[in-house]
Amino acid sequence: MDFQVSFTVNEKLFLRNPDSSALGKKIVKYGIELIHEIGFEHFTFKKLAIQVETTEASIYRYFENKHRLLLYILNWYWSYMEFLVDYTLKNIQDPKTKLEIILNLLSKDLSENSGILQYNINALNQIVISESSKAYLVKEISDINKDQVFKPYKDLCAKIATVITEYNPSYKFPRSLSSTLIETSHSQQYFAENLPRLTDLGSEKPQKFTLLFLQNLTFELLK
Amino acid sequence: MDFQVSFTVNEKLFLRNPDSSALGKKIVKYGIELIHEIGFEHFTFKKLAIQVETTEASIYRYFENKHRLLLYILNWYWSYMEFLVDYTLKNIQDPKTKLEIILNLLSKDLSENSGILQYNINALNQIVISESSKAYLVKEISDINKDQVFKPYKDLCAKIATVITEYNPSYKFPRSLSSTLIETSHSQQYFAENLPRLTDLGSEKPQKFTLLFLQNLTFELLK
DNA sequence: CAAATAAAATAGTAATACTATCATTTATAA
DNA sequence: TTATAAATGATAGTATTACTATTTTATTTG
Repeated sequence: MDFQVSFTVNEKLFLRNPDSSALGKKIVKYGIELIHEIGFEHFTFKKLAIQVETTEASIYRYFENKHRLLLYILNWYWSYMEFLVDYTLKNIQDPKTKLEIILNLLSKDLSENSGILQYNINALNQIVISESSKAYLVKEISDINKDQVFKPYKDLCAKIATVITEYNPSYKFPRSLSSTLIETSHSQQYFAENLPRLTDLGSEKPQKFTLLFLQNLTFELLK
Repeated sequence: MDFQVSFTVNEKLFLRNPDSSALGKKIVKYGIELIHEIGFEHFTFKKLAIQVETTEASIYRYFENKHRLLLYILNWYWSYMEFLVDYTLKNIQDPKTKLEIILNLLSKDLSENSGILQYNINALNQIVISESSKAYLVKEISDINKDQVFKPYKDLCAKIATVITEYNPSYKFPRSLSSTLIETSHSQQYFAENLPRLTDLGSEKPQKFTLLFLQNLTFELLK
């Protein structure tokens, strides 16, 4: 079975739909790789233009600025995650199993599915860990939020919250726990990799460690 | 009783010690206010120079770049937090009470103590919430970490971890929980304020809500 | 008061973050 | 098939950012 997944991304995120042309697709594809490689601060449209073998001006026809491109990438990722959650929870009844699957999705890398994706899923994963908070930790937050650009994140969060409530209907903070699990899966992976004294990393790999920590947290808290 | 607190900040963070001159102190003081006001991305040494009524070049004699200034400010804050933890836990024996006090410090604003401080503690608080992750989510992390610039954060984290272990010696992730509590206190306050659908905020204020969430999380998890 | 040091004033450079214009190529529809 | 529109490329230009360098003027300190 071979299939492609694609998602409709909020129109406010781009000036011209990057999914509608070969150039647009290359911009996003190489954008992911370049942000991953040099980090969002060092990333510029000029450097991206060189990778894509186009001009700065052409990229500006697709995206207003690099922050919008980051948001586009993250919207794509959040939509993909929500799809994955739906897909992997199909036919699963037991709420505990559901939560376990979700925690796995949050802390494992998704490269097993990379075959079906148009983007470098490993780079995308790393971007989500290292750069996603830069999408919302900006002074313009209330303006950009009006454009619904965080809807996929909120939807994902709400979906996980539903499972939390299914598992323990009396728990009072399903959405906050949901966003905390998502954020913590990023921060603990990052810390385990780069500032391990902020974690209890032993001999496990950062991802495995993060999973163990989140599993313990979730199931002790909700029991 | 009237006293001043000051901390020795890692020498690698500055070129010339800002605490050693009136100009240096103004740079940090107005730096905090300006970063708070316009956000770290829009903050430049040029704009700061105008506020301080000095020149860009003069600021560059104190700090290599704006990232170092942010690190300086955060180091100061983390040291101050560790001091506050020590100070408020003095003569307290009961580990549960200790943890409660710590959660309060993490989620309340510290303006009650503002009298004794040389900086605008409210602005500092907001910077910690909105900008602190930008200090470590950078490609240069392993290099800057060598300069020990995250030591105060790690020390604070270790101190809280000690109390966690005191409260529940069998808990396996005291440091990860500690860093998660710190990070989550920021993210939940920020979300409650700006992206409330990622939380379960009701009629409470963001700070109060965050405290309730963290209390529930901590004590349910560790019991 | 001299000498050292800090700060101000000024200038300059390369990179960043765009915007604008016009020519050329490519897709589309009549 | 051709006309026409739309997308892309090539090029240029501006304001701002992120610095570095130099020279002059204040301010400390010994």
